[in-house]
Amino acid sequence: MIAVAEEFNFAEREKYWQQRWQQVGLDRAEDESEKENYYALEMFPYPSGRLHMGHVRVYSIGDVMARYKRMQGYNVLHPMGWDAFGLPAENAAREHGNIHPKKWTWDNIKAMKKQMRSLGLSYDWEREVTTASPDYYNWTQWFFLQMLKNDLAYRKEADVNWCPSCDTVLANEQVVDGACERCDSEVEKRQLEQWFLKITDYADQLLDDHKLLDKWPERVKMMQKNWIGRSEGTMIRFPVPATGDEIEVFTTRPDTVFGATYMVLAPEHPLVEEFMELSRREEELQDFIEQVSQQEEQERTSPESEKIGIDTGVKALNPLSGEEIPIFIANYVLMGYGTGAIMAVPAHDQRDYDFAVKYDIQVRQVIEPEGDEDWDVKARDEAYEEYGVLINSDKYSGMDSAAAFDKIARDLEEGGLGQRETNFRLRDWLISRQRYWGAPIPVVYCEDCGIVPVPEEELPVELPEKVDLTHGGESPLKKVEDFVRTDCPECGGQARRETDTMDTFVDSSWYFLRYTDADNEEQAVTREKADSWMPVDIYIGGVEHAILHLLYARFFTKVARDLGLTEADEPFDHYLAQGMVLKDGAKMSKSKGNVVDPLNTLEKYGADATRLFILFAAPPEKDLEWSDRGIEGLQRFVNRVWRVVADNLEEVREVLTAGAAQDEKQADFAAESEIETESEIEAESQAENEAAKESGIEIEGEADDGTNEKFEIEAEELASGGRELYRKLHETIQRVTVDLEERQNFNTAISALMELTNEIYQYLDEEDKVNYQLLAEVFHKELLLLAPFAPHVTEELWYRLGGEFSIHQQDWPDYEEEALEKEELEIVIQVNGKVRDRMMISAESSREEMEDKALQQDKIQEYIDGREVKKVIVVPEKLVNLVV
RNA sequence: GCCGAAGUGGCGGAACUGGCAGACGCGCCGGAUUCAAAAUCCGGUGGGCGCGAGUCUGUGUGGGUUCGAAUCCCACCUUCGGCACCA
Repeated sequence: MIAVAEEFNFAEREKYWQQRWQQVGLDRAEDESEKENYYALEMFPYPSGRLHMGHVRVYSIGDVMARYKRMQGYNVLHPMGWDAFGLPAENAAREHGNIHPKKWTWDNIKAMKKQMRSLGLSYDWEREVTTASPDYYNWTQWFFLQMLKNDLAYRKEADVNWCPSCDTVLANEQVVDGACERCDSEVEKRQLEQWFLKITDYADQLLDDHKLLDKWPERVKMMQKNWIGRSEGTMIRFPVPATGDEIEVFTTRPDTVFGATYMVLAPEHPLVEEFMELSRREEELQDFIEQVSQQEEQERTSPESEKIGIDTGVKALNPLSGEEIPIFIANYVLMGYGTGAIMAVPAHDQRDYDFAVKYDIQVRQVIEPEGDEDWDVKARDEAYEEYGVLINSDKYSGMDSAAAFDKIARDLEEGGLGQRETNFRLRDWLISRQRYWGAPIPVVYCEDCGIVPVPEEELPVELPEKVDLTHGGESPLKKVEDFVRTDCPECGGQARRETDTMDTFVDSSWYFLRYTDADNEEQAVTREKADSWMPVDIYIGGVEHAILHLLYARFFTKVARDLGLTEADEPFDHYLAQGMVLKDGAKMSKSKGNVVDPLNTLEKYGADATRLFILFAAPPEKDLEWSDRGIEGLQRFVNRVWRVVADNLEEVREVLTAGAAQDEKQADFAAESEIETESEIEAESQAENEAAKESGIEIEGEADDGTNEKFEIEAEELASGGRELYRKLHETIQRVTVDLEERQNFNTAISALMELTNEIYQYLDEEDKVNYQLLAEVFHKELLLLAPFAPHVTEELWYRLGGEFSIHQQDWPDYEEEALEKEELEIVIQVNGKVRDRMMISAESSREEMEDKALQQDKIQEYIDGREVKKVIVVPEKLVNLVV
């Protein structure tokens, strides 16, 4: 009699297996392999030092995919690294005094790595990358130099976003509703000279290549689409006779050009000054501009705020009609979009309409809805913004909007008065940061030579360690004399280094490429290795990065492709946007005091139960509500599996060894009482595997041909209860496989495994004569199916059943079609669409047989009650519906 | 304002192309085991009516298509997300 513990001793055994996996290097990806490659990746974390539930969720999802694909025979790359540059390290140093950001970061990495190990995550740690390490940022800087060389990086003075709390500028993407994305402080505008990356050069591709991303959530593509904001239109030049200038405007509605009754310049428009001098109302204009500039950015750009403006008194000519129209300056036109000037068409733009009414400007309707000649904008007191048919538009009258759009654009082009153009909302990416803990921007400033890139062979430009981090609005590096003072690489004269560092989003824009060749000291990545792995097969992470990281990473991949580093157009073939982990309906946060610490959970319930719960509680893309009760349920499930195997261990092992010469050791082992220590397990494990080999016993997965060895089970020979269990097993294999492969619905996969477990209990409960041959197969396959989700308990039970180490290197089970077939089916019988009865029929029944049998049911006859059956719908294998 | 997603028991969630609504889990109720409890095992559990076999009703609301709708169509309500004087 084997005395096996009632419950899985996760505290001891999880740790044991984690060590063993690590020793053996189970999770390493091969650079070259006969197997097909599969790249599973989760967004790497900022090393805060503590894992939170959100991490547990992403990494559990990724780990299931990686383990599943390994079992399916792929050579899986599943790496992990650290997005290690960034503000928290620097802030920690400032707040706690003497902890250097480097030490802080590396200590945190160590701590988090340990926590990840305790979750049983199967990473190839030999490819670990740390963005704050010179080995890595060497290549981040190299990327920057390539971009500089290819006119994709440039320096310019611009009105930029400044976060007063983070003491640095921010990219547009990092400003949310006028506030800093990181710290929520209100963002200010500052005129500064900064470094930009020309993401706008790739705007079209970033948008158009969404069509390659059919395995991305629609909403993420939508968000990016909104962010890029492409609009097709026409650039039109309006001459200003008084000064000889031209005002260039962008419009998406050239078909309304005859309705342009005035023009508007943004107060910051370069022509404003000139017009002001020309105008007799210079002072008034000056006051107005002053007034607008004092408006808060938020207020200024809100559609609700009042539109105010002033007539400059200067006139422009409509290039098509020749009409003279007034030029206004108004707050509702922004310098940051288009040309900072518009042609205003009050009849067909609500904003212009409101403004025109307020300042008593002519409203001229030039479009009417097709087939409605009585439509009157003025009578309706509302702009008509739809397309339609042109009126009051000279030779274009009578054309529809689309035709007029083309014709007018062509005529403008011919006349040299304008041209078709595409405008984007997307702005270039500002990457300068006035912070210490980031990759230095590798350029120097020479009085004679100007901006000079640091030669590639001098990379990396290393961050100096000694630095004073108390700072006020300038990079701390500025005060590090040794760093700043350098020689010009071109003329050898005195020069100073750039002291700003790069946005950390630059670091994370290419790390997935580096994993493919993490130790390369000569190159950022080798083409061959990159191409063998890229694109990432599945990328998992939070949707909060939809337009930050994900857009930047796509941009960098396209740049890398154009530099010849990879042939991949896109970094991530499939993006799984995982939802947040909530507690009491809200995001976990210290301020709300609703944080559940994964470390406590791991200690209390173990890694397997934690992983299972977080995968079971909701489908991955939805938000998940944390529940302490819920995780107890999953721990119960782990123990149910444990117990049912443990309780039948002896009998099942006997079946597995039957027919083979009973080896002494093996017999001993089978009779062994509970195994306690790790070393014993180790020794036993080896002895066991050898014994198994000697005696010629093969457990599935060990078979020579690499396929699952079939148990000698014939469905027909099974007693009815056994047949049901056998069918359930194969149904479960099918369900779990489909759920993982096609839908990544881990919740339903786990519930299928729960059902199978329930079925096993039921079988053991009801059957007088248990078929241990069958049970052996069910146990083996259930453990294989459960292994990606709960790697520890399955490894332990696999081992106890005499399986070869490791379960994670076995083949994924196949299901057999024949096993799924049922001899009898339950058919629903409906009368007028309502379920009235059920019947059992043989699986081969024809439609006619089904119909006949349904009509024979007493109960059905009662419902039909002598009425005529008008129509019969038969759905094979499902139902019969009688319409009376 | 524009665009998008989602509304199913007390709760988390199932239901694949229209075919038994509520799988699985939590919670709750009952039973077994126990001196007792915990743990475990077995059974029940959308709502109404009925002692009962039953029966009516039910997937945000209102309509429609269909033999049949959680699923498809139209309108509306609510929640969440993105964009927003973007010309």
